[in-house]
Amino acid sequence: MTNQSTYGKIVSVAEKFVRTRGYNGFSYADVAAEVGVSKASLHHHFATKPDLGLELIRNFTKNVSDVLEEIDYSNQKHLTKLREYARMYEGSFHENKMCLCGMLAAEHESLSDPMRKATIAFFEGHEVWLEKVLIAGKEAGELQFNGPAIDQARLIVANLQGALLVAKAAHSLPRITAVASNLIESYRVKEIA
Amino acid sequence: MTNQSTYGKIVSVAEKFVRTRGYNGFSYADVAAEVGVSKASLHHHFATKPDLGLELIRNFTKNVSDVLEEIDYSNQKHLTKLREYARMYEGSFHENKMCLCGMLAAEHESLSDPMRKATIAFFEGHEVWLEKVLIAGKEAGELQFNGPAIDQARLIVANLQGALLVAKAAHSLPRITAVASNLIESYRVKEIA
DNA sequence: AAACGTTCACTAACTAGTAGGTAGGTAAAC
DNA sequence: GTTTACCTACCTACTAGTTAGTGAACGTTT
Repeated sequence: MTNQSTYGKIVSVAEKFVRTRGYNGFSYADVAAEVGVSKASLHHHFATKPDLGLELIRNFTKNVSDVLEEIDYSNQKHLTKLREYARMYEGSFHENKMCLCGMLAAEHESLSDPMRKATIAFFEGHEVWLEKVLIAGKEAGELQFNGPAIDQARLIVANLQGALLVAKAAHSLPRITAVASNLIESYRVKEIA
Repeated sequence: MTNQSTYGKIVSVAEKFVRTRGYNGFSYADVAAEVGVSKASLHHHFATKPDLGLELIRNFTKNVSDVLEEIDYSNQKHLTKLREYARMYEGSFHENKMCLCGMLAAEHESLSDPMRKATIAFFEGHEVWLEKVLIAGKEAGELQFNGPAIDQARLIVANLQGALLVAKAAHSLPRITAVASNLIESYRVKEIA
C-alpha cells in the first residue's frame, strides 16, 4: 500500500473506514491524516464526500466482480463455487470488516442518489451471478433446491450479509462459519438413504 | 405519541433516527427539533449520546422480548412461532426501518462499550429463544433440521437481519418476503412422497 | 395555612472542537 | 504554458456538551 499513488491510498484508506466505521463514521480529516496528505488534497482527487463514496462502491464492485469471474472460469463443481462465494464473506470477517455495500445498505438513507443506485446494483449483480450458478448446478445434477433460483440467490446473499453483520459485532467465528456451511451444504444433492 | 412524556418522545424519536439513519447519522439537535424541546433538555434526560443510545437498546430489547413472550404463550404450532418471528422483520421492512440492533451491529466500532455489550446480548437472546422453539418443535415432530439447533437459530437470525438490510436498501418487498418464507418453510416436516 | 427548601423539567446562551468545503498559491511534469 | 498534485490558511455550519438560571410541583416545618 505504501508504494501506491495518493489516489489509490485514499481509496483504500477510505474503504477501510467505511467498512469498519460506516460512511457517517469518518471524516475527510481522518482519511487525510492516515494517508499523510492535507485535507485539500483529498478534495483535489474527490471534490465531495459523495464523489469519494461513489468511487469506493465502483472500485469495490469491480474487485468483487473480478473474483466472481475467476470462480466462473475455474471450472469447479457448482457446489464448490457456492462455497467460494461464502468464503469471500468469511475473509471479510477475518479482516474484521463489513462488506462495503452491506454497510452502505444500512446507511442508505444518508447516501447520495448515485451511491444508493450503485449499492443496489451491487446486490443485484451478486444475485444474478448466484442464480446462474444455481441453475447450472441443478441442470448438472450437482445442486438441489425448490422454487425459483432467484429466490435462493437472494436467500444466500441475505444470509451471508446478515451472518457477517452479526458475527462481526459479536466477534464470533462460529456465527459466520456455521451459518455459511449450513447454508451452502443445504444445496448439496443428498444420496437416497 | 403526542400525549407521551418528553422522555418517551425523545426515546421514540431517537429510535426512529437510529433505525433509519444510524447512530452516527443524527445529532442531539435533530432529536430536539423533532421532539420540540431544547438540546439542553435532551442532556437533562440523557447526559451523553452513549447514555441515550444504551437506553434505546434496553427499551428496544424489552419491547421485542415482550413480543417473543407473547408468541411463547400463544400455544401455537412451532412452525407458526417461527413464522411470527419472521413477521417481526417484515413489519420492520414495511416501516422502512432497520432492526435497531442490526443497525448498531454495523456501526459497532463507533459504540460505547455498554452499547456494544447490549447489542450482542440482544442477538444472543434471540438465538436462545429460537433454539428453544426449534428443539421443542423437533421433539413434537413439527419441525425438522439437521445438526445443532443453535446453528439453525443463528442461521435464522442472520438470514432475517441480512434480508432486512438488503430489502430495505433496495425497496424490494420480494427480497424480504421470499427470503423469510423460503427460510421458515424449510423447517416444515415434509411428507414422504 | 403560610413559608421553606428541594427536586424536576426545562431554557437561552455559551464553549471547544470538528464537519465538509474553498481560496489562493507553489512546484514539478508534459 | 497548461495541467497535475499538492500545500497553508481559512470559512461557515454544525457537533456534543456546559453553565447558570427559571418556574412549577412537592413534602416538610413552623
